[in-house]
Amino acid sequence: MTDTIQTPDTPAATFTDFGLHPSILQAVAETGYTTPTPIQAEAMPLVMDGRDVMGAAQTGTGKTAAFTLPILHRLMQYANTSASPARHPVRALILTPTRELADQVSDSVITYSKSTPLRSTVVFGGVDIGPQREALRRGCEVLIATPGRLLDHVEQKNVNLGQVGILVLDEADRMLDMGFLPDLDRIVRLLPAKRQGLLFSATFSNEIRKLGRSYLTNPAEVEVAARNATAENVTQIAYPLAGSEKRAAVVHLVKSRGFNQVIVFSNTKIGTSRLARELVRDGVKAESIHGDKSQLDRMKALDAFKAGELEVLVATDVAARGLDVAGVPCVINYDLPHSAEDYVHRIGRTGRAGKSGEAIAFYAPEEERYLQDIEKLIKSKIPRGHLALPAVSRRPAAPVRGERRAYTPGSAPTRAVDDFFDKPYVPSNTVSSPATPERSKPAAESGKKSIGVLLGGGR
DNA sequence: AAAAAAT
Repeated sequence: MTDTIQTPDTPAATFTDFGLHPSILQAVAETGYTTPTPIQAEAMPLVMDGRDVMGAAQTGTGKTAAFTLPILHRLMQYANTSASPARHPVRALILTPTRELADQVSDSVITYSKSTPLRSTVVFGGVDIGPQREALRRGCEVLIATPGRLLDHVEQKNVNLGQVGILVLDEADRMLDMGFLPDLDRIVRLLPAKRQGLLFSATFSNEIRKLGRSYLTNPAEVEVAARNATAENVTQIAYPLAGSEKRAAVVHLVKSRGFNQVIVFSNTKIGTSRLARELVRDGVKAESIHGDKSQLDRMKALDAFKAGELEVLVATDVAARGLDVAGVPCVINYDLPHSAEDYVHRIGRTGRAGKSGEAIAFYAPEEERYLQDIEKLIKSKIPRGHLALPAVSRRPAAPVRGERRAYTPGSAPTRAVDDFFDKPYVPSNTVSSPATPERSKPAAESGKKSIGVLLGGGR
């Protein structure tokens, strides 16, 4: 980590150059940020001019501030300090795909609007609707929401969207993935036709362009060099590991590398819960976050992680996009995501704000194909490594109380595992010279042999 | 393939 920042040959603008309203500029100054990121430098003047914008940018590129700051600036034209809700109609509506993201955008809006009379409210599902209803009835200029709960409020007539002059669709590609299109259509029909529209997405797919055509008017396109999300400050590596070794590998990495805050991505909600539970039993401070947990538990886990009370946050892809936790030094893909784009989003949780980060992937030999898909997308090779695990931690976990252990035939570890590590086959009941299985041969070597997966690829 | 989101 160096103190010097590599500057491109563009002149280093500062936030004072944008002509932001003084109250907003003051809040920016208090955050300590002075130099806008590329997406901010490009998008902010356009938004301040009232243009519609399609932006391609990962979160962590400063995207949230890139739309929040100019929106607040524009709203200051209407600002008043009256207590009447009628005097605080919703002027800007920001939609996000997940609840956590809505909460996070809300935090940002609160931060940047604190020296202004502008009010903001955030609404999303999974929590008591009452306080949200009260807040909406008190009035707010900026509303951040997930689509479902917003429509709920609309039906209950808690909010009127008839004066929304600015609409933001954040992580629009994700919203489409999640089937929000019908909800979005319903919401947009409630808005005035004359409005400013901003749409942010990781990529400009055909579907996104179509969405842009139907919701935006003559949008300017802002594409921040996709940074491949594999920013130079994120080191990537992939370790071939058998499923039975992955948990020990997490423990080993956390303990030996001294990572204080690691996000571990698993592909399933059940696997996520179980892994967190087992890690705790292994002496790792861990919690899980996924969509089957109550919103309260999700928020608790995230808050504990942000507060540094957890070493590991085990997560499904609910946390893959947009979540901004400062200073996460390492992301582990416990399972490889089956979509290469998800990989990019997941590892984007580390190496943020110019800090360095590590992205570690575990993979089984038959998953080599996914790794290659990812490499194709990010246009670079992910080095394969070999992780030497301390022999002792390879023992299977003792059963967690009240939980049935998966059935494992007592005397026969699966042959595939042993093949993979190029070891002689040793039934586990005869095992164990105490001076245990030093794996002399890098696992990656044997991984190379699985040519079958190469042939099997391609759709 | 699985995840997320109103109840």
